[in-house]
Amino acid sequence: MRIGELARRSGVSTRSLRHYEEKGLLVSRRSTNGYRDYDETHVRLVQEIRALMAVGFTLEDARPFVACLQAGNESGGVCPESVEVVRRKLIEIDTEIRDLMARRDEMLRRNT
Amino acid sequence: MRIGELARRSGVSTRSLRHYEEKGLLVSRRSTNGYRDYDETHVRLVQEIRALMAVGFTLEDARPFVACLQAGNESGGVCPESVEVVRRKLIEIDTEIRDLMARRDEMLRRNT
DNA sequence: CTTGACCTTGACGCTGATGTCAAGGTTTAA
DNA sequence: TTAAACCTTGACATCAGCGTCAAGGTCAAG
Repeated sequence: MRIGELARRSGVSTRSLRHYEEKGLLVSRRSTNGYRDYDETHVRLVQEIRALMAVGFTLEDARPFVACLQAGNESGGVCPESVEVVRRKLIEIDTEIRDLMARRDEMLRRNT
Repeated sequence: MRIGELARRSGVSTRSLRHYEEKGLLVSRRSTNGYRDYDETHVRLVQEIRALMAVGFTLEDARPFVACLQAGNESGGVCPESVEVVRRKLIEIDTEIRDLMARRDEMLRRNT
């Protein structure tokens, strides 16, 4: 399928798909006319990327997950690199939550 | 005092001070040679701005606080506009905390 | 007179992910 | 055959808060 269809089926813009390719995620074949040519596995990859971004991962964070899927694994999260990213992200999130709660308290204190 | 001293005394870069001025916070007088000329009240204003930024406010958010102080109030937070900003910010923070916790849960769920 | 430490404005760079033009080539259907 | 709907690369714009050069003016001390 071409980029427009992949965009429709995965719910992202064509611009984003090209961006993912530019960043080295989502490599594509090319048709003879130069158009990008995708298949079902790409739909899966894009969904993985978007799912990760939805929970706060960056594109860089998504890289090992994509690689993991392309290596033939059922889930992108089973590879050690992915696990490591998740662990790091959890720490980041917890830190951020604590920061926010501290700010909240600080703000309430100022207000009284 | 000139910008360098204000920077030292308030712990921010001269670049930041000029930036605050460019954004309409922290208006300064000028000496005959064109140098910015600050006094003690400016030290207080910059400290207010930094304190607000430290708890997550943007420069825009800080605007009503600065205005409030310049209007002669002891605290920048007593004016209704400032109170409104604080209320909005608290809601933002709570929302973000909930988002992060949801992401955290989602992430843990993916991992099992 | 000169050095050095100040100061000025202006403007580009950065981070991340994407929007949005521009200026074209391709394909499909009427 | 021509319009519509695709596709291509390239590159600038956005948001925030600065960092960091550039190219120059000012001023006090030696």
